[in-house]
Amino acid sequence: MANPTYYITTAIDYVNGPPHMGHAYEKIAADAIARYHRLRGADVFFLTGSDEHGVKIERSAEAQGLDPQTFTDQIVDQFKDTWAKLGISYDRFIRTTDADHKAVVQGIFKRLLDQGDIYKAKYEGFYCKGCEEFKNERDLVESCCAVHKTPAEWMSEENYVFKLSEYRDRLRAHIEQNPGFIQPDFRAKEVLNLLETFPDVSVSRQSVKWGIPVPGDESQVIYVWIDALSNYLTGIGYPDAESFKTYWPASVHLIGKDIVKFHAIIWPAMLMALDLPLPRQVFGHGWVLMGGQKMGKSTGNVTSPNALADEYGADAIRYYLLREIAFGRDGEMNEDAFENRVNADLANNLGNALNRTLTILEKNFEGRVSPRHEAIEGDLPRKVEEVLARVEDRMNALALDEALMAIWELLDATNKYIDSTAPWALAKAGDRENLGGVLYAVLEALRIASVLASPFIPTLAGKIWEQLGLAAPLSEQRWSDLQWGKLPEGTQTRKLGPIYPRIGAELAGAKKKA
RNA sequence: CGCGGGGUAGAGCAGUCCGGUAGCUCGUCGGGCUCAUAACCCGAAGGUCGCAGGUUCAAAUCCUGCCCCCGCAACCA
Repeated sequence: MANPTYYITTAIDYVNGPPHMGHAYEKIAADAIARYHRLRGADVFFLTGSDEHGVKIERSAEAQGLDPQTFTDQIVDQFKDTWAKLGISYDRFIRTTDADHKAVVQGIFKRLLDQGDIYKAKYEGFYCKGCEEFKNERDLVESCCAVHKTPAEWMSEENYVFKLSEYRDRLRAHIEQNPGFIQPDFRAKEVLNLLETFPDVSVSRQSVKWGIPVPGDESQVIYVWIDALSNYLTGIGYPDAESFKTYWPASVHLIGKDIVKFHAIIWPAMLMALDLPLPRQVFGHGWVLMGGQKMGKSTGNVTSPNALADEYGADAIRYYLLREIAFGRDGEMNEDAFENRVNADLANNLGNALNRTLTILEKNFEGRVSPRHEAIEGDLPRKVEEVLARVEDRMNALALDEALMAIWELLDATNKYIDSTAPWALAKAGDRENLGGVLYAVLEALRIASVLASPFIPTLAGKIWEQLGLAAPLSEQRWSDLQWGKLPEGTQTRKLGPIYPRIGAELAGAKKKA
């Protein structure tokens, strides 16, 4: 029996500038989810990438005297560097300029056109010659373009239009019958409202050159809907590759709340037109707000995820964002909260628990794990079971913050256990059997906690793993390895010092200035 | 009445669907321990749950009205 598959996608980022915290947040969340499902033993495919066409990139490139492809190549490199630094374990980085994607997009366009799902119609609106694009009325200031201060003209052009209205009834029924389809659930209400008046959408542009040409009509390029959304199909080999059959439909499209409506309305309608099953879930996460406050100590450049990772490490950022922000809602990122959270949870509760235990083990048993001694384990094993169940439940709901809370409850319980059994007193009393048993229990709890936490903080989990001295690689751990008592006695631990130093701890030494 | 989210201790949030001692994290204060990264453990202070009505034996929780903040409204994670 094959492993279950899990196909997760992020939005593809519009690469007209370097990656920011918002981009990073989404990738980090998707990565944690992907890693969790690998831990569960699923066959996971994790897709991310870049959206590269359209006038804005055309213009940004021109401003730098570059052709669009060279320009996006450069930006894409920055994204990839940042993802590497943050430990984003994607299986493919798709670019809308990739050759296979262009072929897929044109194929889809042609099929919808041939089927009559795409028709030609006049597109009318206010047009700014400076911007070379149509404007919404709200973008106009006294009927002038806000950017160019010149009057916008009423213009019309012939466009290809997707007959979305054709699928409205089926889509409404699908949303109503599948409560999990749009998450968080309160967003479904908004989508259902929007759906009633959602118009057919224009899927081509005459005024834009940087894009995939409409097949059979070189005067127009294919607009973002078909160009960008279909990346989810190209990414796994649509239409013919075996991998497409394996992974489609997607388990979840993880996207920002602003584009939920496109993923919950236009995209499913397109899939219906293509006679493909719909993704199981569209999850719209919230924003990372900076509240006007810059993260950095001096300049604002530390707000870049790249610089932050350099200063504090990828795991601190990953942990903060995933733990502090209720997944699905907006959240705040500021320096004080960041330091507090990271120090309290990563340095103190997690790192210190390991450190203090290895010290005692080293002093009394040369760092070698003693035999398990059930009589003194108290309710730690039961706590582990409870936490495992909670993590599973919370991860199924994509409540990443709550899954982390559950894991940290295990660490709290572990610290309390150390305190109540007072191993330092057992050592003094020469009670080696109980001392060894206590240390076994603590290290076993930490082994399990580190595996559970590894999807969220892979680097730190790896450091714990290394110090525990376990032979089997962390990356090969599976859910079934999380049973209490699997820590082999006699394991030789390696005390290598704190896995995460407190932020600001060396402030007195002025080392922190850099 | 465009749609939606939010207004709960100093800060950030949970609880609101399925009314019944208002909970968590950080911070503050006091104590303990000494294995540990000024860490860990125990305890305390601190809230008229946006405002005003209503239903009820009982409302943060249900109903009505109002106020404030924030998103969205054809491409901004």
